[in-house]
Amino acid sequence: MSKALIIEDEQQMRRLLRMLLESRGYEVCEADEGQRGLQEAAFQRPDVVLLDLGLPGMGGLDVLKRLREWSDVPVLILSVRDQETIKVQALENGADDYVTKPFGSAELLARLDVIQRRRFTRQSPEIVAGPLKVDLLHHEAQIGDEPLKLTPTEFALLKVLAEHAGRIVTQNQIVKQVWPVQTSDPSEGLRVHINHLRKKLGVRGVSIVNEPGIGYRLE
Amino acid sequence: MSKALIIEDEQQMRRLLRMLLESRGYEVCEADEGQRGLQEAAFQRPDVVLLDLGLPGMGGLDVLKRLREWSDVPVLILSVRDQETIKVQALENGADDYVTKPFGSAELLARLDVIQRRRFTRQSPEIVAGPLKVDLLHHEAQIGDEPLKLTPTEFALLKVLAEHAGRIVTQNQIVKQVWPVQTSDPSEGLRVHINHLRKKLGVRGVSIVNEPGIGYRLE
DNA sequence: GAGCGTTTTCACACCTTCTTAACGCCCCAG
DNA sequence: CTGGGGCGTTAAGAAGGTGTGAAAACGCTC
Repeated sequence: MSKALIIEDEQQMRRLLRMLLESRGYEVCEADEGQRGLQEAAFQRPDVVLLDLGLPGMGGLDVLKRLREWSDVPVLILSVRDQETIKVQALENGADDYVTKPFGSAELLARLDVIQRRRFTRQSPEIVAGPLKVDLLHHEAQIGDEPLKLTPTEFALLKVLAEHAGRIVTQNQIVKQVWPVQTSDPSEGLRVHINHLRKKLGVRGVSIVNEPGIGYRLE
Repeated sequence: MSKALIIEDEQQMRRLLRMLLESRGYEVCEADEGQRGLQEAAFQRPDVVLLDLGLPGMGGLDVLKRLREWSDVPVLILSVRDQETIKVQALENGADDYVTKPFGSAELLARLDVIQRRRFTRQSPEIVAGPLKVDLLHHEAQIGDEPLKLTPTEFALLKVLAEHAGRIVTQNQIVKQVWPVQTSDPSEGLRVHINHLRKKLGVRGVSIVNEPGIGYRLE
């Protein structure tokens, strides 16, 4: 049973949405105003949020921003405005999809399905290589059951190596993925971070071996 | 949930593509210029890239080449030009498929399906000669299932020989490909590296034979 | 602005790889 | 028979890549 939160000021629209959602098996809660919507989101912990952009008081975009500060719940935007700029702004601020009023019920439900499905498959994208686990979503890595405390760069580095575990990864490949914006001297700092990473990995079944003149390999 | 990256300068085309892809359940990110596209590819790690050949600044073909230096993500080329030469160039440089604008949405999605499906069974560009495999992207070589530990020069040498497996390769040809910047005495060091390579190949069904006065041949 | 963690830079020791040179072998021509 | 050219092999110095510690620069929070 999934729970949905509707943040929408027009009562008629709320009723319509509630009917639609409940017919689809959702548990529904509502809020008619932005501030209240945020409170409900915190209390009820919905699995999906339907958010009207044209809210009185705090605008829908602001609600979205505030919500995204602490939650990654899927958000479906509702709006009468078909303006590209606002749509883009909402998506850039973490909205998952966008429906323009008036909309067909079939379309709404289809889009809900999509972002719900996305949520489950996105749940914990992680890379496993032997005793090593790298959780991309939460930026956590662990060997066996012991968590590793890594800096962002170290994490990105480990991620690249773990993605191709057991195979050689060229220095070029590593640098381009860890430092996408070109920096001064690529291979200079790489050695240092490899060094740090090796120390943190220790001797727990995972090691980074160098292939001289080519790159590195995670075993 | 797959992620797609669109590298395309025309905004209208980007919008069209985004709609198409999102309706198909893709998560979409965009770039309107080549350099930025490469950065996005590194940041976002898309599962498929749609690349316009007619980009301003860095041409689409250059983007493809740069991308292929470190990534083997499937790439679908978009272009208005229906010229056979460019099409061939793109495919030779690692593009997976090619769509000519204007195209039907059904065609695009069908081709996307194909290269996505291919992605799982797909392997990186490699040269196979009997029991010998030379993986160019990962700089790995193996005989049967046993990996070979080669130095960069040895790898380059083996690559040249394997490319023309069974045929004679002139000493001149070898030297020019292994040492692009001309060094002092070509055939001097070549003998040494051939020697090293022979030792590492051992007696496992692959051998380098000399054609006196001409060059070498891989059997 | 101070303090802290992170990233980058730098210097130097160490190791692998490359180059060069030397030598012996085989084959073939003189 | 003999000398030379091409080749295989080995060894050693040269060149370049790598590991590591420390210091400086950077970015963020308080």
